[in-house]
Amino acid sequence: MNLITLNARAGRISFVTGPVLYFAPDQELYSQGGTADMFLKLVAGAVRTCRFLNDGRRQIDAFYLPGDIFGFEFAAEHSLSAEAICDCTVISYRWRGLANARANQDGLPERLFAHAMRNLARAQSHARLLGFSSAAEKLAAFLLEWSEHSADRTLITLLMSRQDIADYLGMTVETVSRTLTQLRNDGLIEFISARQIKLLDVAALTALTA
Amino acid sequence: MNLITLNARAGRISFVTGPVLYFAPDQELYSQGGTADMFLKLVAGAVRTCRFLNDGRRQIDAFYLPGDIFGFEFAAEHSLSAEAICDCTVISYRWRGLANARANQDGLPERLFAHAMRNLARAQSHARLLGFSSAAEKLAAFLLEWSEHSADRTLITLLMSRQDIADYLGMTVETVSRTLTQLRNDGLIEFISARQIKLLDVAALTALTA
DNA sequence: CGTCTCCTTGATTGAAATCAACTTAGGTGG
DNA sequence: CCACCTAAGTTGATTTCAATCAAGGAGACG
Repeated sequence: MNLITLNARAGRISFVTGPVLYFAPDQELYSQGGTADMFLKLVAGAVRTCRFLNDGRRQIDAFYLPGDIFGFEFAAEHSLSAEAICDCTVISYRWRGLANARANQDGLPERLFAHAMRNLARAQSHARLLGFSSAAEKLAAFLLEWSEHSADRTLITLLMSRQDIADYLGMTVETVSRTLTQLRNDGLIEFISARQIKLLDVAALTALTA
Repeated sequence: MNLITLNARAGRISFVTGPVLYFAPDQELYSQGGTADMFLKLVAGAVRTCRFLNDGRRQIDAFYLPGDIFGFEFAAEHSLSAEAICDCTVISYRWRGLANARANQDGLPERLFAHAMRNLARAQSHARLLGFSSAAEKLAAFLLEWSEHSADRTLITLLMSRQDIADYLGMTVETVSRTLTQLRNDGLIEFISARQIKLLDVAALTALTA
């Protein structure tokens, strides 16, 4: 039984690559421990990958945006769960190991390799962020990371909740909220709304991230 | 000017793969920002990769043991420095991009891909560890991670200093020391010497890592 | 208009950082 | 071989920052 198909709200076979799937907010795309025989490419929406600790805590490993590939594993099982942050459209790819992927000469292996290297850099960057000692440093790094994905580098739209941010940064919602308020009071950022943040002093934010 | 050659204590051309290089403890194999036109495979010894923050703090990204490949980057520059923990022997490989690597059919691309995936898993595991809230959880996870590399899974030899451990776990030396003492007092571990630790209660340690 | 969820703020507690001293182990040279 | 010296590790006292416990707003949606 295929978890991806199981959880899909609607699915059809794409004539090129694989079934296109749709997910509603907070719906699980695949789960930690599930068979990793497929990987996904996000077409529209936003996705978070996370793990759940046995005491109920949640860690968010990464956020994905359109164009990103995720759920690709060497192991037989997914090491993380993937959840839709908002309405999502994804393309699924069947996966039977590297040898198989190399057999067809459509350039997929190169893209997968590039994907692996990009995700490696991403994971290292995340580890760097988590290694920061103070909440302000972590949040500054997080905001700058997300400004990279915005058309206007100084006006960012957070697609995720404060809880998601907290679980990504390894801290509590309260500290996220307090620290953002702090950064606002210090004149480094400005709230357009709770999820729309204007970066007023990128240099100062960058300085915080050492 | 090649950083690797520059820093090598002694070097000769290996008839198969590339120059073999030797490094003394704390010697730099390559540095953050240096040209990433080579990557290395550790033959003997132990290596740490790290970054330095502008206020002098150090973060350790990973430890490498014989057989491991490191310093392989998609970017033009090394994002981390590599330093020898003890006397090291490494084999260097020239690197001019993926296309070039694929051209020769010696199976290197597959190994590099596997390497990328393995390092990705490693980095995710590190992020998971750094996401833990308490010092005891982090240290338990660290000890278990290292027990994987020991012949006897319950007797581990730490090749690195307490400071190295602290910088890997994102905490201070004092807290590392105190927490290890705590784990010893709780009967989870036993000190043979400062760097030789016997795991007495693997189940309890595992429970700590959720 | 009310309700629910998300976000923010406040008061207090607790764990790790910091500052500081002491101990141990390893290495060197007399 | 021993004594010293240094680096590494441990332990103690205090401070600081984030977690926790608790409550108060604000926006979204029916």
